[in-house]
Amino acid sequence: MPRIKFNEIYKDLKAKIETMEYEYQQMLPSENTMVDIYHCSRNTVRRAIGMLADDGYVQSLHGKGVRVIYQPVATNSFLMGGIESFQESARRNHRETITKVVQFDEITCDERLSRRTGFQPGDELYYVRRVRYLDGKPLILDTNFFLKSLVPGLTETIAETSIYEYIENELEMLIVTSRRTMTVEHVTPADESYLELGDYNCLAVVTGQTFNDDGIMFEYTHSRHRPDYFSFQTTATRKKN
Amino acid sequence: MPRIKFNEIYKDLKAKIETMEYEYQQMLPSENTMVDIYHCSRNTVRRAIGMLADDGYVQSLHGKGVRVIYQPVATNSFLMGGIESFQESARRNHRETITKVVQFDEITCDERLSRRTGFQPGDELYYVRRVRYLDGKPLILDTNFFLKSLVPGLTETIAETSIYEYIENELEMLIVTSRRTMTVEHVTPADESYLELGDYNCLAVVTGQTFNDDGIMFEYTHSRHRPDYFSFQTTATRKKN
DNA sequence: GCCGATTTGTCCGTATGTATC
DNA sequence: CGATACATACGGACAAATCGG
Repeated sequence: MPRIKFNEIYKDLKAKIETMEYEYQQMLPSENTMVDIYHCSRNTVRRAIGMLADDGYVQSLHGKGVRVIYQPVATNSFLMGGIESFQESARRNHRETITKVVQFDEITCDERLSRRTGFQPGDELYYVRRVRYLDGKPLILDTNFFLKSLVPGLTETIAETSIYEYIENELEMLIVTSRRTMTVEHVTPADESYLELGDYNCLAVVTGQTFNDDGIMFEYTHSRHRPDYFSFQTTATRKKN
Repeated sequence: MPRIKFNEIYKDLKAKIETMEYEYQQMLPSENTMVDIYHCSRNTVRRAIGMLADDGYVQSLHGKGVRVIYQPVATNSFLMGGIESFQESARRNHRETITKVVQFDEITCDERLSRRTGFQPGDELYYVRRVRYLDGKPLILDTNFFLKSLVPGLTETIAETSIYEYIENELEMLIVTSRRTMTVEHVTPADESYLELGDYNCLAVVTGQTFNDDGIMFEYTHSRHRPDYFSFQTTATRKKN
């Protein structure tokens, strides 16, 4: 039996919007109509619509209907946003990636690192630095801290392929929530040596915490991106006061 | 009668988390307990919890409970993120702002501008360029396009105070959805002349579309931020496949 | 390992309010 | 004014995960 109906409806509507079956500025069928179409309750339809609204795909207009506000974006640079990993983004764009591990250590969290990352002092961590290449170009200098107790058995070899795959497939731990901060910083000598920055003297820095399905923070990330291949997307919705 | 209960519960829980009444990593009371506390149905409690999860404040653990994952962030730079305006952010941080209008024109959207902004060719627009000062320092070079038909009577004087206030208070139009893209770009001569960039040769650029409560895009924004006072925050949650 | 209690996840049907047309 | 559409809220049912005995 198709449990998780709301997700099926969500995916169906999303696909229909992306393929322009429902066009920009057009109204979706009414909620009651969708109840008939998808053979479900109105609550379930509304849940799917709510998810689309969170994605910035539609907007509900009280008493009128639900309007499509999605427009495909034209971008030639590498897209970030959401909780996707580097590998996933690359695969979605059909691009080739290489990862080179430039440092792999085991460290203990101290006071200073604790304030920066949110780990507790005394936590045992893996410290990994990697350069990410897309189509042969070095684009990202990635620094990761992993909680050793939750990501046991991490090796340099794994770090060279995909740590997230290892975590989700081998350890069967789900990555759920991710908090990210974006800033622009001056280039450091390390950036210079690993990335081909041309005449840029700054780069985009994304830092963030990642939580697993137990609500435990198991990763802190610090990514330094070459400006010309960086783009970060979000959509926000106004909250009722 | 207190309609919109879910929002009251949401605000109450959020406040209790921010004041550490519910601490980091602690479990919230169970949903059924909250049903008693707030005298409402379980659905209503769940809705409030869902909003907190979207904010990255809590995480639900199937069969276990709801865990607080919120940690206060320490930042001395100017925070962006969500749908807040420059003025609102500044006020929240108790800072003084000045806005100088450097250009104010009425234009018609052409093909090229249409592709960039998402407005339709032929749309009548206001074109506004402003420099934003925080505590006397020029931080942001803001370029806005407003759909004249939806923001009638916009003047240079209004642009100097707060356009958003004008839109929401005078025109009684609500701002609902906002799509933003963050990139890093090379400095232009215009940036040099308006902002005090020191030795930065790049800056943070945020572009975005804003929709009103009718689902009509009425604004396109292009903001160029001095790197040292820029920080953009988001939180993402993994979708079920 | 099993069982029952607890807790969250999904889904339904219904009632009522409010905005639009 | 009535019909339609979305918004809020309730209560109930069952599934699935967890935990303690």
